[in-house]
Amino acid sequence: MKISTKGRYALRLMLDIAMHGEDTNVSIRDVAERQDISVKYLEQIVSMLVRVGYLRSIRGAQGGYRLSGKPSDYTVGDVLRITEGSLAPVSCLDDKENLCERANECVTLKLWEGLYDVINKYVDSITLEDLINETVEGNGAVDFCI
Amino acid sequence: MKISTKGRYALRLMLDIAMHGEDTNVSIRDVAERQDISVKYLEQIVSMLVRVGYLRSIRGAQGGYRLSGKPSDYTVGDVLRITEGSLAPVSCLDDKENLCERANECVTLKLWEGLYDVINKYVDSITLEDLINETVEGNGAVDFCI
DNA sequence: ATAATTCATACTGAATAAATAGGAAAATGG
DNA sequence: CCATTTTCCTATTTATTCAGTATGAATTAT
Repeated sequence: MKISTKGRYALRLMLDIAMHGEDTNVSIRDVAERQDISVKYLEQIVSMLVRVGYLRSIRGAQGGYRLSGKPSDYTVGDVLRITEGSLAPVSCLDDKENLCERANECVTLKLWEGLYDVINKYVDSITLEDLINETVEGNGAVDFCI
Repeated sequence: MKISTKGRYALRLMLDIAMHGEDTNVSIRDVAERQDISVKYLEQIVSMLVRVGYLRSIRGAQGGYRLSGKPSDYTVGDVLRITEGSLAPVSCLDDKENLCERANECVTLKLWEGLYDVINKYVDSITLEDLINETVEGNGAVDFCI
C-alpha cells in the first residue's frame, strides 16, 4: 500500500519545473541534479507527463520542459494517476466497468469502493500550487523529501 | 498502491469465522475451501491474527478458530494493519517517530500525512459487523470477492 | 558541424509478494 | 495407547513488480 518512486518522483519533477520554469525551459539534467534522481529514470517519468499533455517539451540545445498550464491546473491525483496507474486499492476496481464475477455477492466490494473514493477525493483536493504555496510560506527552501 | 492478498484474505478469513463460528470452532480447512484460498497460505495469515489476540485458537481434532471478541470490536483497519503492516502511503511515515532528514524542508510531507490520515480514518470507521450486516441485508450470500 | 537536449525502448538486478513444503506439537475419540 | 485431526513453526521456492541502467536515434540552437 505504498506510492512508488515513479509517483513520488513525478510529483517532485512537476513541482521542480513549476518552481524553476516560469519562462525558461527546465532540463531533465537540472532536475535530476537538484532532486538527486538519475537522469535516465526521470526521462521515463517525464515522458509519461508529456504524452498526456501536462508538460510541453522543447527539444534540442537549451530545450527542456514547461508546464502546459498553471500549477493550479494540476492536482496531485492527476500526476499520481498518470505515473502510478490507478490509485484503486484492489485491482478489480482498476477498470471502470467489469469487476470480478463474484462482485454481486462480494461483502468487501463497497468497502474498497469507499476507500478508493476517499483516496481520490483527497488527492484531487490538492493542486501543485497548494504545495508550492505551502513551501513559500514555510522556510522558503526549494528542496524535496524522498 | 494496492492492498496485498494477505490483507484481503485476512479480512475474508475474519468475516468467514465471524459468520460461521458463533459457537463452533472454524477450521482453516473449511475456510480455505469456502474461500478458495490455500490452506498453507491461510495458516500463515491466521497465525498473525492469533498472535495479536484477535482470534483464539483451539488445537487438536474438532479444533479451529473463533473471534476473541465481537465482530463490532474489530475494524477493517485493525485487520489490515496487522497483516499488511503500516497503511502509510510512503515509508517515511511507517514509524511513529523519526522521518527522513529532509523532513523539515519536504514539500510533500504534509500531503502524505494527510493522505495517511484519510485512509486510516476510513478503514477505522468500518467494523466487521458493518460488513456482515451489509451482506445479510443484501442477498444473504455468504461468499466473498477476491 | 557540434553539443545539448528530448525520445524510444530494451534490458537487468533487486526486492517483494505469493505461495508451497515438511514436519512438529497438541488434543480428541475410539 | 493409537490414529486422526487439527494448529503451529519456519524454511524454501516461484512469480511479479519495482527501480534503475543502457544504448542509441532524432531534433534543434549556436
